[in-house]
Amino acid sequence: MIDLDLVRKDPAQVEANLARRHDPKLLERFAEARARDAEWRAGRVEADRLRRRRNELSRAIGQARAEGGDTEGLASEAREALAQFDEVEARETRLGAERDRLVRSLPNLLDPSVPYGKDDTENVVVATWGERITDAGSRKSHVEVLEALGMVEFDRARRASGAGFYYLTGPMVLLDLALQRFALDLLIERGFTPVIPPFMLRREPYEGVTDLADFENVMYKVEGDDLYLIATSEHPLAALYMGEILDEARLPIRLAGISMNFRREIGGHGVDQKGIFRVHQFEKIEQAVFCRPEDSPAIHEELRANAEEVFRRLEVPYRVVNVCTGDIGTVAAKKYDVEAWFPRQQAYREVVSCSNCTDYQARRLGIRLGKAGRPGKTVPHTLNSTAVATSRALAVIVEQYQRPDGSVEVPTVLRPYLGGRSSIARAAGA
RNA sequence: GCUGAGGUAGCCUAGCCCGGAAAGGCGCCAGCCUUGAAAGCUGGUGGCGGUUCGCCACGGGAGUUCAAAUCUCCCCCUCAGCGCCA
Repeated sequence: MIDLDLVRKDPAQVEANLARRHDPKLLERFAEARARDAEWRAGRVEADRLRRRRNELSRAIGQARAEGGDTEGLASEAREALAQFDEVEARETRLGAERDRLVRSLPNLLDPSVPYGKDDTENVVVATWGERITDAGSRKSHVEVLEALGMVEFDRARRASGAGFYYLTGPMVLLDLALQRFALDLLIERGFTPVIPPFMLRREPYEGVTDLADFENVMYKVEGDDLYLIATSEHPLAALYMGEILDEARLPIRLAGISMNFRREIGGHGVDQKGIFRVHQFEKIEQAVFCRPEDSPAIHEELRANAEEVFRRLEVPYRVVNVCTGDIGTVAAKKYDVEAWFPRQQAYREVVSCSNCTDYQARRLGIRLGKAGRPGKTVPHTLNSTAVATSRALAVIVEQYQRPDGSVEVPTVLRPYLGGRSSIARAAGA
């Protein structure tokens, strides 16, 4: 959430920033939040005055009783003073709760370098890498290739679990695992600590790391428990230090999350309807960092460089976009997407999302910075980025590395993880 | 799932039975002392703003009361033992 202190001290700055998001409702909500806060503050003065009176009388009764005096007169006076108290206090509570709800519903403040734009068509390309394959006609879709290899089961998965699931089988599983291990090793090399987090979270931490709209749209709720299946390991990793004071000397903390990820939301149309590009369940190696506020822009670039390195070493052409104001979402202050080139589709498709969330998640989660175990006033920044999401990476590799005979070449960098194997082909007689 | 013990400030703890302004220690900060440091001594050290002061804060919520960390009810979480279990 946005710092309430900043809302009070420099509302013009907050308002100008929110205005960049093209959403007039946001400015209305912001104005409403400020109005509720002003009313709440005024109401508090009155409530505090009443509470003070009550406390004084109450102490006087205690003292009179201790001295053996009569307390009935004081007590009736106190009862009288309390008559109007409930109403004032209820009003104060209601205003404060409304103010908090409104402030919490506001998105993060955007970094000045985020380009202005209405939707994903106005994202700005900031880098491109690799030689694209431009003859789509020579290519089959990843679905066709995987089915011809006999290493994926879509129809049976639908029967068992519904649309949006698949069984991956045979050597393709080894390629999936190799991708994860390769990305993980790269991160470990760069100072990340691998973490297998819980794959379910309680509601409270979940509200800290994501926004409510996402919450309703993408989360799977576990029946009978206050638990939700994680949509990305970013969420349990961000919640790792919920309510704690992080010692500045320990920062930055670089974590490499390994998890299965579960998402209900599926925009079921066009080319994504079939296949493994967009599914309810996928594995991902994720970068997550806690750092001092002044370090987050540089670390954001570092995470992006790591994500790019994954695709360079896989020799998959890609571009990087700076996600514009109309497409960036609630939590990130700045976001890069890495988009890999899918030769069959002749399109760049998102394979990595790399965000600087600044203090937005950390404040909601109650994480503070401190020295020697003592809390300070500042809140750390959190960042996250995909290193590799296996279903999407697998899809692009299959489209790019397929051969005319139906086999798939193994990217050089993955071969050590497959015992030196250089291609995956349909088993004889299968 | 059952039984029991717990949840108090950055940390540790007292207070709870028997309602009356959150005690103490550690750590941290500042001052004194010192060549310097440690020790020692003194003071400070939760949040809010309306800042000579006040209000709020004892896991969360409701109730009783002039007054709740304390009594009553509901809920959450943690730990231990038992049960179950890949």
